[in-house]
Order: sequence, then structure tokens, then C-alpha cells
Amino acid sequence: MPKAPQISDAEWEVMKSVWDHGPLTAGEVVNRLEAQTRWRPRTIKTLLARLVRKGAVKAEPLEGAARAFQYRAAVTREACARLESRTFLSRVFDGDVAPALLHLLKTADLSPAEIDQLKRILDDSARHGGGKERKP
Amino acid sequence: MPKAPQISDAEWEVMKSVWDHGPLTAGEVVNRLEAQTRWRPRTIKTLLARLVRKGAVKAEPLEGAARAFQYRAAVTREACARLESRTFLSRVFDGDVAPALLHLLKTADLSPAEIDQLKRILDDSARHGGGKERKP
DNA sequence: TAATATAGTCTACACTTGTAGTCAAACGAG
DNA sequence: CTCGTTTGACTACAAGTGTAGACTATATTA
Repeated sequence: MPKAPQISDAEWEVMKSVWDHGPLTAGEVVNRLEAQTRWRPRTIKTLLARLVRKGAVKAEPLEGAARAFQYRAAVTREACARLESRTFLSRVFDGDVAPALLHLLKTADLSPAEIDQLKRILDDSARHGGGKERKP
Repeated sequence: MPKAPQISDAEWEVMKSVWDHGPLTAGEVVNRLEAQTRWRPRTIKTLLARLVRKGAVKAEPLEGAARAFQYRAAVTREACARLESRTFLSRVFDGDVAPALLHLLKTADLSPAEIDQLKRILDDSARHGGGKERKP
């Protein structure tokens, strides 16, 4: 998978459809998004086209039909999330994860189950040797 | 303090100067940012002016000088961080904090001290009754 | 006082983003 | 085979951003 490009807010909605529901035709993307947003079909097509231009989704010709394509994610959701996270962190917290986590934790309304889950992850990353002082 | 407006990437840099170093004159803002960025003074003035227009900083006349202002943050860093966090969360994680924290935790390289700190906060929020099931 | 450096206001311009219209080729209905 | 529909391509346009030049009023300095 190539590197994740910058994906805008509206484009993220389109990407979520494509990530969550496999390769889709333009019509299917339109149907899904018309249901959850107020966008006109043209709008959705434009977003799709921009994502293709950016290399975030790939358009592959459908066999049978000559004029129709199928759209498939060309970057993973994880890669995009990482990029967004980095942007967010460096913009707001100068790239320091810890203060960001503190902020999110303080303002988040977590259920006990979620708190437990996070604690397990923390224990885990503590056991695997919290990274900061690994070799440079 | 009024509600935080949308603040762009470049504007955040300006805001950080203003937040961290009290009220500053335009010249002082320019000096600080010229040091850490490659921006020409005009660019910095434009950003400052936009922030004033958005209500993120206030320009108060300096006594003595008639034509000079002092710039002071009109919104707290916390409010802006909250807004950015919400935007980030809803864009990437559909607003769910827990998966976002998981993602950040997994990709973050935390020191044991930071892990400890986070665990204390988790314990704390567990004790205060993790919010999710408080009264509707 | 005249020249200059500064601060603030206006204007500019290309690129992205949100939101869509138009057009032409091709497919499906009748 | 002709007509409407669907798909994709090109075009549009206002708001926001990054980046800055020009002009103006003022303050400072020689």
C-alpha cells in the first residue's frame, strides 16, 4: 500500500464506506452515502474522483460492463489514521503523545470496561518495555 | 472566554506564541515566529489579523503609543484543544474516544513514567465512576 | 523637520474543500 | 433503433488557507 495522502473531512466519509464495504461501484457508494449524509450524488462522485486522483482509492474496470468501475481502497485505514493522528498531535500538542492522551482521557467519558481495556494495553506496553529509552 | 473558533495549522503556531508568552506586540510575535518558522513578517501579521477577526486573540491599545496594540489570547488553549480533539475524533474514529486512545497508545512510544501517569489517571477516572452510565 | 522604520489595513493569488451543474458516451427499456 | 438513465469527465464557485506585496498612518531618529 502506498503512503496515505491528505484526506479531507468529507472524503473521510467516502473512505469509510469503501473501507467497510469492500469494493463498491460508484452507484453503491452514492447509495450508502445518500442515506447517511445530505449530499447530492454529484457531490459524492466528485469526492470519489478526488480520492482516485489522490491515490486513496483505485478504480478498476468491471468486467462485463465497459463504462463502469469498481472502487477499492488503495490505502489502509490504519495508515490514514496514523497520518491524521500525527497531524493532530503536532498541531495541537507539538507532537507529544502523552499530553494528548491526558487531555483525551480527562475529557473523555469512558465506561469502566473501556478503562479496563486501556489499562490492559498500558500494562502490555509497559511489559514490552516502554519505548522511549530503546536504542536511538 | 468565548467559544473557540476554527484555527488553522499556521494559526496554531501563532496562538502558541500568544498563549505561552503572555500579551505580545505584533513585533514580538513576529520576532518569535521568524525564529521558529520561515514566514515573512507580512505572513505573520496576516495570521495575527485573521486570528483577531476570528476572535481568537484580542488587540488592546497600548497606553503611551497610539498606533500600537498588544495581542492577548481571547480563547483558552484548552478550549481550542477540545475543539480540535472533537474534530479529529469524529473525523477519524466516528467520535469514539476509546478506539482513538487505543490507536494512539499502540503507536505511541511512551516512557514508563508516562505509562504510570496515564494509569493513575485511569484509576482516577475509574474511581470517580467512569461516566458512560451516569444519569442520562 | 525630513527620512525611515513600524504597525496596521487592503489586496492578491494559488490551492484545497464543500457542494454541485453540464456534457458526452454507453447501457438498458421499450 | 431511439430515448432516457447512469457513469464518468470537465467545469464552477465561494470560503478557507498559506504566503505575501502595497499603501498608509505613525513614531522614532538624525
